[in-house]
Amino acid sequence: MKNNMTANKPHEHLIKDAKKLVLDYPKVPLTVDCAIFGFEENKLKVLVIKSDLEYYKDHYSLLGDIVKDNEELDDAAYRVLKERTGMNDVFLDQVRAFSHPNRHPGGRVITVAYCSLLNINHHQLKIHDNDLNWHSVSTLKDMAFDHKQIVDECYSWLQKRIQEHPLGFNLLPEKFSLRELQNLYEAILAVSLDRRNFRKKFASMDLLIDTNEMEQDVPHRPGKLYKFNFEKYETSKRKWIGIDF
Amino acid sequence: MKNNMTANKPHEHLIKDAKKLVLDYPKVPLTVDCAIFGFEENKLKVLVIKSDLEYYKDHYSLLGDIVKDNEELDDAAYRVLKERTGMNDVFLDQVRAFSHPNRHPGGRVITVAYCSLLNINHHQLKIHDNDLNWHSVSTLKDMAFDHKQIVDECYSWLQKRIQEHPLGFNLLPEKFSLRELQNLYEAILAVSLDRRNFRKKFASMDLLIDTNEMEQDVPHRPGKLYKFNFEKYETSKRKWIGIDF
DNA sequence: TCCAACTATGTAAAAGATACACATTATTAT
DNA sequence: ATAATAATGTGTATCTTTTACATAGTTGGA
Repeated sequence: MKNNMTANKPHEHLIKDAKKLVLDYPKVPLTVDCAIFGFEENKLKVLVIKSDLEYYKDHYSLLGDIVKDNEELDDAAYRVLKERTGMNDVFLDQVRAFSHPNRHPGGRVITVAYCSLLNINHHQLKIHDNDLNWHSVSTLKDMAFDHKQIVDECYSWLQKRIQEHPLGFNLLPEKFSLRELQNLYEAILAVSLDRRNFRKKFASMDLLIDTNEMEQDVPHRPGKLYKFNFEKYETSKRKWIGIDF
Repeated sequence: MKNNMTANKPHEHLIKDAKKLVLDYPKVPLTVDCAIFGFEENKLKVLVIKSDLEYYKDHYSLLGDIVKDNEELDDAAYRVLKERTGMNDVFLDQVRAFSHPNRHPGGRVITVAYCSLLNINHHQLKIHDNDLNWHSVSTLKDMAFDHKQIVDECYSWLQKRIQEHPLGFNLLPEKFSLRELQNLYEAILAVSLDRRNFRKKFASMDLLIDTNEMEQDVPHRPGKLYKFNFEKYETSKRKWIGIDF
């Protein structure tokens, strides 16, 4: 213990010096903004809300908030997601920071953008304050701040990411048909795919579990329902190529 | 003009409101840290410097600096690069922000990591203050702050990135042999590649220009020297797969 | 002139991507 | 009940890409 005492002295001293140094650093206001994507009616949508700034009256913005003292960026983003959608275990990833000095009319504010995906039907929006709603990605425009740019970059990020990682399943019900899966990929990637080759591709990955159930209440021949085999995926990360995971 | 006057009134008012709002935001010290990679002796290296914090005496850190008032993050990173290496037109890309509350002994400091690549021989280090030097990536350890983690993530980022974009040519002389190019890929990806297939791959991309020159002063049969066809690459962005660009 | 060390190239087999057609099963309208 | 509609489900031939592998040629130096 005596050792500790003598050893602590310089240590505390050094911390004090470090603190003094940091005190002189310029400081900036920091926020997180979440581009939360959902999928409905075969369209990719993003969760937007009317800006609470009078300056951007009637413009939509992303869900965001300030980063609290000593709060991790990831935690701040999860907090926003939780507060606004009530969801719990959802994918969320940092895309990048946006720092243009004039991106906020109130002065310098740096924001870190996050991207998330969730199943619209699993998360009914309870609160519709400020016109919180799912907006089709393809028809978005005139957003507050630089949020249009953020959405665009998050969307590009998503397009690339979904080809290399099994993110899409977060947007679908637990059990889904191959048609639903294909619609999702076609919507997000904005391409049309050959049905047979698409099925073959997923069959060869061998990551879908046949639930032995069929679609219900469809006005045509029902398809089989599958689940994604997350366990198998986790234990066998391979290198991806294209839609390859 | 009269219109402008009446129209400006509310506008200024709104800006004032926005400013007032931002004034209440918590503020954090913000830095950039650059993982600057180079290639020498067939090894991937990263530029490190002894930490100027007594707390981290004898630990290496990345080159970094505070972000100035109203400075863009990208600009801050370029400034660091410029100040430390004197380079001008170099690749530089944001990787991600690191925000753990205890990552800096002096208290909360958030940093945004950037990744850059440069040709060691093109940029002789003039200043060797604080033991600025190129350190082999594979033997790095015990860095200051969370810089080891940052280097690791930047390195992973680089491994992925270099397979999809022609970054590697920044690390080589303008004219290089296929062997040098292959060594580079092998070093960064930490794999060994079949020489014939590697050549075939690049031949099929048709992005290398044969300079009709040969290697000089090599103790064996000299190879042809090539240049990368940046122009052609720029005008024909295709989608990549693996080392495919 | 022989050796060491590398360059340069071709080909066959395997794997993966693409293009395309037909039979089947359910619902709905007549 | 029957037919029309709108999907599902599957197979095959072709093309492209990847992989594995072996031999001949050029240079400098001993």
